[in-house]
Parts: sequence; structure tokens; C-alpha cells
Amino acid sequence: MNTAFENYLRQQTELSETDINRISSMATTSKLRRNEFLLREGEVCRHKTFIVSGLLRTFSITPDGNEHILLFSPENTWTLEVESYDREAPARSAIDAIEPSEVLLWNKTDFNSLLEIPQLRKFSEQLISRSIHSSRQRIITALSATPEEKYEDFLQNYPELLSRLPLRMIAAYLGVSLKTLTRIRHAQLTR
Amino acid sequence: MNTAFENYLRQQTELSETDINRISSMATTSKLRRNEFLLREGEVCRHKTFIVSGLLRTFSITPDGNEHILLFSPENTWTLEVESYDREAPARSAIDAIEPSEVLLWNKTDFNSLLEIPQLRKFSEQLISRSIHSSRQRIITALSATPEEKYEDFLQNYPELLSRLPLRMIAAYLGVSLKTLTRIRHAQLTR
DNA sequence: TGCAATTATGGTCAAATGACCACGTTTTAA
DNA sequence: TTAAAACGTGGTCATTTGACCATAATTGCA
Repeated sequence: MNTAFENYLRQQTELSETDINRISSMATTSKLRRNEFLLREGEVCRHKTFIVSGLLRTFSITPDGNEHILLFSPENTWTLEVESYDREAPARSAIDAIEPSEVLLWNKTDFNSLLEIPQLRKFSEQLISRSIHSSRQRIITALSATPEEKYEDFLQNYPELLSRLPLRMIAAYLGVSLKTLTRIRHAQLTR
Repeated sequence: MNTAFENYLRQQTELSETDINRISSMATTSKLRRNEFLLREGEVCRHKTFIVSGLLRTFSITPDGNEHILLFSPENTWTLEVESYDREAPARSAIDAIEPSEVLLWNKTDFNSLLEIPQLRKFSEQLISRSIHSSRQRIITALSATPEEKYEDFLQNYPELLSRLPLRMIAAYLGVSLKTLTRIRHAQLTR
């Protein structure tokens, strides 16, 4: 059924075929159009989400109306508004589709039951620790790097996303004005 | 024995006295002097750490020699270099004591065995989700806030730390120059 | 396919910020 | 207790950055 997802599990984990089937079969499939929301700010996040294809973004809007992007989630990654999912509280950020996307969803009860599979639990913990680590890396970069370094960093970490995203979103991800980004790109051309 | 820690568990969790004793008794106590390291960059982080008293900081030094602070850990909080602990890889950041501190340490084997206690597991997951959430909040602030807003934010979130930290560390935490911080404080006085 | 909306770039200008430096005060450690 | 180190503040100046605006190119949808 969800062949792409099952292959992902085969590659990334040591799960048995039986368990892979079980996990896969408990998922709901959903398709999102461009600009469609997976989660709106204020809603409760009730699912863990795996992105089969397409590209999502997690973002929030500050009181002054500026958009800031927390995370891009391309195919073969997961996304979740942790705090909301955990405490069943209103989400502080929103998730929408930048490209038409296909996602798999598990509700909390189901996913928790799946977490009794030791290899899945272990994998899940790995994902969490990686996520914490990358948040920390990003904090460091946000604190210390110049806009140019931030952009270089982005190119290093997500080379394949450059062509899939409008520049203004990269700017919103880096915390830099669009003007500054185009300046950097201009400078790099003539270099 | 570790009365303060045991009280912390009584307040924060639904653990039985038996379990609390078990957890507590598996810890090693350690005292750190001011400026003493709990973990150096490049070492492997082999313990989960609870701060009984004092104040630690997790920081890293960028190639240009600048110090950036990821986390302050006062009494009754935990600290860990996740990525290093999980993968037994060299730590990318260091942890040292800003004040003379007393900490409790558990090694991985012991702590993992303790995680079979369901209430501890649940509590641990809560701590993790809070930590992810606060990292995300911090990314948003780092991306979007002005230095003044960052400072206000810090005062809101950690009012008790202001008097315990040199200003330059707050600057290193906020990603702002010391100059800018003193300017902000000056402006606030005359306001 | 064609039109409307979005996007990338660039100009100008004002404001914010950091680098560097000095000085007086406070804290620390021997 | 005292000398040395660390600390907070302030001045100056050059640079970077963002805000605002216009324009041309591109994209996406009907």
C-alpha cells in the first residue's frame, strides 16, 4: 500500500516486515493541495505525520504580522506540533503545504500502541534526539552567524530545497529580510 | 539522602515513594566549583544530570572565538548534551558551572533501566516535549525579535537569573553585543 | 493559453548595531 | 587583605540592515 513509507522504514529501522505492515496499515492517507493547511494555529494537533511526497512548512506569525518559518518538511520526514500534540493544547504554530503533498497520519492512541514495538520506540527516540540537536544547531546559527553565513548554512543543509522554495520563505526561515538575501546572492554572482 | 531531589519528584510526578527512593539511590552526587566543567567539548556525555543547587550553562564557541550560550540550568532542572549522550559521539558544546553547584548523575545503563518505571517514562517524555517546545520558541525569538524584545523576553522567562549572571552572559545567550544590552538598559532607566 | 498574482531584484535613505577603546567599579582568589 | 582580573558603562565611527518603493520576470491557475 504505502510502499514509499514502507521502504523508508526498511532502510531506516530494523523493524520486521510484520511490524512494518502493522505500522503502515494503521495510517490514514491524506492529500493536501498547495497552500492547504494540515494544522491551523489554535487547533489541537492530533496526529503524527509522515510526508510521503511534497513539502510542508511549520510557521508562526508574530503580532507585527511577520511570518517565521520553524521547519520545512520534505518527503520522507516527519512533522508534529509537539507541545500541542502532547498536552492537547492549542497549537502556537501552523502547518501548511508549499507543494501538493501526500501525507500519512496516525492518531495518538494508535501511535502510542505502536510505540510498544521496541524497534519503533528506539527509532522514534532517535528522531527526537536528532530534532533537539538540530534545533540547538539552529539556535547557535541564529545567534552567531551573519546573514551570509546563515544562507550558506542553509545551502549546505538543504541544497535540494533552494529550487523548491520562493526566496522570501528562505528569508523567513533564516530570519533575514528578503532584501538582504538578494544582496547576498548578488554579491556571490560577481565574486 | 537527596532530599531536595526527592521533593522535586514528589511535586512533579506521580511516582511512588519506593520508586522515588530507587531513582534517587542510583544517582551519584558531584560538586562543581565555579568555572569547573561538567562536560568539555569533544568529550562524550555519559550522564543525565539533575542540578540540585547552583547554576550551569551549556555553551559553544564558534570558530571566530565567540561564546554562545544554549542553556542556563539552575537548581531543579536537568541538563544533557542529547546528541552526544544518545550516539556516544563527541559533544559539540560544553557544560560548566557558573556558580558552585551540586549535581546528581545517572549513567545511561542505569537511567535506561529506571525508564521502565512508567511514571518516570511519562515524566521524561514531558520534559523532552517541553524542551523541544522551548527551543522552538527560542528560535522564533532569535529570528524575529529586536534586541530589546529579546531582553524583555529573558526577563519574563528567567527573572531570577538576572542577578545571578554577568551581563555579558545574557548577551551571549541572546545573541546580542554587550554594547547593545547596556544601551537598552540605559534607555529603560530614563524611560 | 492567457491573465492575475506572486516573486526577485535594485535604488535610496535612515536607523540600529557591533567593533574598538578607555575608565572606574566590583568581584575574586591567593 | 590586597592585587589582579573581570565587569558595566559610555564615546565614536563605519557598516550592515531593514523599510519603502518601483519594476520586470516568473508562476500558477482558470
